[in-house]
Amino acid sequence: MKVDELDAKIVRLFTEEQRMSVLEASRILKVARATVQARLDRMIANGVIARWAPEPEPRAFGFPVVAFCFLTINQDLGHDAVSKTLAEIPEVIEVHTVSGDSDLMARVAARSNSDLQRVLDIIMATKAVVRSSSVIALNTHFEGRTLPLLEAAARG
Amino acid sequence: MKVDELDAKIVRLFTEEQRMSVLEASRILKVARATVQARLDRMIANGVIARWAPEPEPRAFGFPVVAFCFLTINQDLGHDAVSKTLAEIPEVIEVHTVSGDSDLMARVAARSNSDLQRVLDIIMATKAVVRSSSVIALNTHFEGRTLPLLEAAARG
DNA sequence: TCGGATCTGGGCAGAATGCGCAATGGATGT
DNA sequence: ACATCCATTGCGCATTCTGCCCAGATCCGA
Repeated sequence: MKVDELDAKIVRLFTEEQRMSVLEASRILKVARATVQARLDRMIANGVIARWAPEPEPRAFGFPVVAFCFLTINQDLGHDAVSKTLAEIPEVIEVHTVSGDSDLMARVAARSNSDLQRVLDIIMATKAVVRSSSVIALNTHFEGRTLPLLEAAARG
Repeated sequence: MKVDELDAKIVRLFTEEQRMSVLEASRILKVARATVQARLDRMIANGVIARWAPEPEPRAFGFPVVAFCFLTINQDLGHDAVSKTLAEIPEVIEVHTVSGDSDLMARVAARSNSDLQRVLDIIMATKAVVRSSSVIALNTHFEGRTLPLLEAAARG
């Protein structure tokens, strides 16, 4: 979908002030309330705004460790079947099929480094994965920073 | 912070129905409105709810390609300085310091595979990075699935 | 130049919010 | 047993926002 600068400004407003109302946004941007409504509806309908929900942060409730695990899967099962199996483990936050030496990459949260071992054991115990190799995130500089990209897309 | 099952149910409600109001949530959960308010305020104050904002999805506005880039940084600069430099590139969505052979891992969005090359060139041109190696996400099975983990934390 | 899409400003009923309050209940420490 | 603290409850009230409708103005692409 094509987005323009007004779209980006709307998203920025609602991102920076979570208590922003549509009416208040329309006042700030000096457009009609119906316009803000319509833009939001359109962006949600087209998936430009994928979700708009409270985001639990594992670091804040006992899971300070994040690791990226590269998995080689059991070839008897497909990627989809394996990802479905992994989806049953709550510590698995994210799964992609990737290019390169491995088949899948998973983002995993854990209570500690030794707890990460426990989660990896659970993953291996499913028999869906035959090999894994992990990289631990020692420090997260930033995440989910999609707003600048939206603004870049809006400019041209 | 400690979360209980009511906290998790509240987050789940607001995640599944974006038009959920605090009043409606209190009716569904059969608790007082003030309780839902207080729980939300507490979770936001403690960072359990890290953000509550419209999430732009790069795939929906012209950036269907996602790659994870492992970067070796110029040792004259620190990790923080390099991540700040990377933060000026809108296509860089996420940056972590990681264990293993590389120094940083970055999530990068791009318009196409050849556009990814352009972004990588921009990254290298900063002179903050001396080597990079990328893994392309061919298929994203799921992302940002933190709710099951919150519920697990609430149970135990 | 025409037609469709978008933006505008307005109104209106219903709903939700922000705020304050006193009473209740449960857990804890002495 | 008792006092204390804190979360929860139910209530009311003024203010604000939403959802929905409309007619007219305006913009943009075919």
